[in-house]
Amino acid sequence: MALPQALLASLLVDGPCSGYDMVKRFDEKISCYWMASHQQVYKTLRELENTGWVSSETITQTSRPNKNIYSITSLGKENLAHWVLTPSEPTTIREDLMIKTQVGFLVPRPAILDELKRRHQIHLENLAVLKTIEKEEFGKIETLSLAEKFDYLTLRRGIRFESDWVLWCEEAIEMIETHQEDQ
Amino acid sequence: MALPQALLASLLVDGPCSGYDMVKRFDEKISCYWMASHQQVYKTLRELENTGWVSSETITQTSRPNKNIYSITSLGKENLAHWVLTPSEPTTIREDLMIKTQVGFLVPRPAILDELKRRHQIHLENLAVLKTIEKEEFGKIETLSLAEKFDYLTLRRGIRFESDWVLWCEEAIEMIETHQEDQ
DNA sequence: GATGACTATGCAAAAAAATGAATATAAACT
DNA sequence: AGTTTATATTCATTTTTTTGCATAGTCATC
Repeated sequence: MALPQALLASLLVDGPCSGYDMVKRFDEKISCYWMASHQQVYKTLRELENTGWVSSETITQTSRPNKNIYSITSLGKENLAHWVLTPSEPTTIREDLMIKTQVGFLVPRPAILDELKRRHQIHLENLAVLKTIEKEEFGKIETLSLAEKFDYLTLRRGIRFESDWVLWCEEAIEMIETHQEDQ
Repeated sequence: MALPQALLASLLVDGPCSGYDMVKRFDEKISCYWMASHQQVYKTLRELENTGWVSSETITQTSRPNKNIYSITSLGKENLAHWVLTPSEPTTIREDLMIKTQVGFLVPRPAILDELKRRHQIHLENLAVLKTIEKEEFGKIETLSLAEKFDYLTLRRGIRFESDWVLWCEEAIEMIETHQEDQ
């Protein structure tokens, strides 16, 4: 698994941060291609520090709990660059909704249609958030640096992913709604 | 996780089968929305039998190892129908390639382009397989029964997923290849 | 003045998944 | 004659992920 590399990549691209900030980065940006709970994030940051791929500095705070700011080290950067050169297989997909669709005939049509419509709505909302980021942060694509283009491409993956879900939901709803029994 | 339900769904839609057959079903058909190793499949089938959601019959063979044919029970079918009615959240995505894309600037451009082209090829091949199934097994959509339409929709999800990957790879390759430094 | 949301991190147990190995026979290639 | 491919299943270990719990202060809302 590549959670350590996901953390290293974020520290490199978006700069040093605390575990708490990293969790927020995952929620806001990284989640469109990698998901992790706060327990995983904190634990992995500590492990990365033990291996010397990140370093940390404790910020003493009075009105808030102290925080540890993590930074990628040159060793961590080397390791990340090396890892990038290894080939990746496509991710394993595990999608509950498809199993439900597979046996959708077991339940009344309105029930499965409601679920499809709910998912349609979720993906529409996710898409809207990503498109806002696209507009605000990546206005003129031609003017982006190479590093920014790589960053943009990960956002594009998220946008495509959510768009694709929206379109599939629409196709599914249409097909199930218009089905005439006994033809 | 929904592996037990994935197995129940397959036994219901495609009929009773052995663990070995189930693994093949996963490879050929189910993998476009759920992936499982043969160890997981065999283990889960045994557990499902213990809970009474599937039953098994041992077929004694001489020229081959004996096999256990599993069938969904009425209890299993009831449970599956009940589970279909619970809401599903979108799956968690964990895509190595996106992390690599995020920090693609760390390695020479040809290296990351090769990886993107390799992935492009993989998804083109996956797509071709799914499109063949679509043509051969779901010719005239209007004539399908409701159950067949649900089945078809899961295939459509796979086709969309792979198509989307192909298109993203093309967008990424184009963007990285045409990038001019220092503009 | 209570309730909930935000900042900030951690532990522990359970569940799920991945990894690696093992058995045994037969047919089909090379 | 030897290797690979296919049939058919199981066990054990490790890694990864999820779930639940815990602490503790501040700020804003009701």
